[in-house]
Amino acid sequence: MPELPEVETTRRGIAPHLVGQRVTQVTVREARLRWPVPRALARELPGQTLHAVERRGKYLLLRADTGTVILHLGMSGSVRLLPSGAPARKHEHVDIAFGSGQCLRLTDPRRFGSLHWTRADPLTHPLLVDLGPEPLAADFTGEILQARAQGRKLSIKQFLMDSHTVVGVGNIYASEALFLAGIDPRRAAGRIAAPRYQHLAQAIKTVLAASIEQGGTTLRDFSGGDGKSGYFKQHLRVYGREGEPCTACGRPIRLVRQGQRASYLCTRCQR
DNA sequence: ACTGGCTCCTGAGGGC
DNA sequence: TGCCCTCAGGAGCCAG
Repeated sequence: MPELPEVETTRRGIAPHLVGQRVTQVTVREARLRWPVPRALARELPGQTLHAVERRGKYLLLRADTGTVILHLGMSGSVRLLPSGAPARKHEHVDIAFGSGQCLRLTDPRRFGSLHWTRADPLTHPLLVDLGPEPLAADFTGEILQARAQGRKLSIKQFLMDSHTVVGVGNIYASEALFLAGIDPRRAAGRIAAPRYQHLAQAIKTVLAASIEQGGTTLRDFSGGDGKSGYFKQHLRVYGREGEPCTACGRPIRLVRQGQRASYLCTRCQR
């Protein structure tokens, strides 16, 4: 399930193959993603050159001459490069073919992903305009987090997973970062002191950077642009480890439900 | 303004 | 062996 590290790994994998390439054709075999794939994509993109492959949160931005393709992988989506015209299998919904003879193919069994085409600045797109800061940027700090948490009563875990708080911290990394910071995921966001927010911001950077370094986490469906899997999974300290010993103190890791989501924690190390 | 719950979808995994 | 049920998950949307 792509979280920020998986999306960034994908971006790095595909960018060298796409930048400077001219799009020859867009094939939409299944337009029913989270939102319908706009017809304008197949109509307007062919003939244009891609100038950059960027990322904002978990959205990939393919910048072309007159507009930008915005791509979200949802939770089961992936893209990979393969020869144009390669037979399409199940769930391989969209191809963007290039003059190089390669095509970028979107696969998404659960169709939670989406594809958009905008002629405006993509950062002003309704889905992107209200996103929180990039966690790996220098301006993402404990102070920023704490300021946004003022008076908030929801749990710190759910607060972190809100993309308006900070982008790219999904279920896995929220649990991992809170473990590293020693904070109980059930604690109210507005009831955490400044020094602990400093620690938490640093933990988020640490866990995301480490995961990118490892090429993403890969639990089930994800593979990078080159089709290889990530290796961060073996470094997870709490996520998916219910009943197994805490790596710090040995107490069994607990699973709790927050919202409809699983959270994992060590009740001795996290307060 | 916040908050929690619902929703989309398919495949995996468990129980029988 | 095979069926049926439950669950997982990003994040927009809506009701309270």
